[in-house]
Amino acid sequence: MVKSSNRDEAGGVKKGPWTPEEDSKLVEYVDKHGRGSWQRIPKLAGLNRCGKSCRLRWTNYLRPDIRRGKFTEEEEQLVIHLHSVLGNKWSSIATKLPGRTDNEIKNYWNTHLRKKLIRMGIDPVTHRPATNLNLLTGLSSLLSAGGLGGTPSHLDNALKLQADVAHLLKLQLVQSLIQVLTSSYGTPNMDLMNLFRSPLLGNYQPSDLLQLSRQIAGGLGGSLSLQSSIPMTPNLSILSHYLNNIGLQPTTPEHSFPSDAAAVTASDASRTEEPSADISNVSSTNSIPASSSTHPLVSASSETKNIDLVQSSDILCANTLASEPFEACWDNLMKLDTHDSHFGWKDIIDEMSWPDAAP
DNA sequence: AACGTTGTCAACCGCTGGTTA
DNA sequence: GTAACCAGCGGTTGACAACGT
Repeated sequence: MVKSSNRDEAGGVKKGPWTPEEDSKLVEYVDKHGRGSWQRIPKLAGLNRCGKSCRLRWTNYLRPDIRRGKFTEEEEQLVIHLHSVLGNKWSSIATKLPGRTDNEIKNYWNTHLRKKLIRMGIDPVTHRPATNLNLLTGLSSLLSAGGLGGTPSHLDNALKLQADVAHLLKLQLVQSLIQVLTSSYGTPNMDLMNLFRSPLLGNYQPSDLLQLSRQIAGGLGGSLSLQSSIPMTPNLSILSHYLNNIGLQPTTPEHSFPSDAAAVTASDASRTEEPSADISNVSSTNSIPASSSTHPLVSASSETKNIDLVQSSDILCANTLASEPFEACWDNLMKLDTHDSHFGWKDIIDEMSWPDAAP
């Protein structure tokens, strides 16, 4: 059902900027008769405009409840948050900002907020760290520089939160890398495995990698209430080693990992989403199947989860401040891309399956 | 002062989906 | 069931302003 939107043009309706006279005619008519049918309004109001143009002019400019002027920090924060949840659903976002039109929000996003996020190393479309390595470099330096001192404004908090999410997503990326090493196509990639066993990245053994992959997925997700929790294995030494390396040592009992060995059992195995990956030949010491799917640490797929995210911001921010070791590890990973011709991290990253974007 | 570049934002365009005849 | 009507949405454009050289 495609409609001709140029129907009115045959009648030679005026286009372009509205004059004050046209504005007053439209306002006067709507004040007197209400909105009614936009198609009939031009004729009834004595305007040589199409109904569409009248509706747009009214909703975006002449409406009495329009709020004009600079966006406040609270509004900016809200737009960023809502965009991370809703995507480019400008009209939906506008319903949460009284007095602001979808057009105005869209323009403000494209001219201000989008660029701001890019400067933060955050992909403004996905609200995740950009996989573009140049942008990641900027993000990395931003994170390691701290850049979080002073008394942050609301907007700073919003952006800081995005950066924290970026940090967590890097962790997810590392987790995904581990999964590539241990389970891609059922055959362990020994070259990559050897790389992870280098002192640079912590001398991980294949069995460690399997453990770590699960620990990161279940542990961080559970501790941050961002993902349905997966019971942890009791192998705290490995986890501790890993957490030390990435600077995410749990700091409070609330965020520590359970040591109850009973937590790791059949119920854990039953959560494995893709049990087809054959890992038995990778690990002789680990009898627990590793999840071959990527567990997103952060999901923007529902408003509820984002509320959780906001509530967890204190934890996230605290962890970010201790992220230097991880950043060093990350930088080393990225350097290897240029120094080792056998493979490219960029290629792996490109192949990585990220969780779905916001609906 | 003149010119080119970049940023901003109002308005337009093409399209979709709901409603009605 | 079908076609036309209509409101609304998101992407894009272009005029104008601001800024830099």
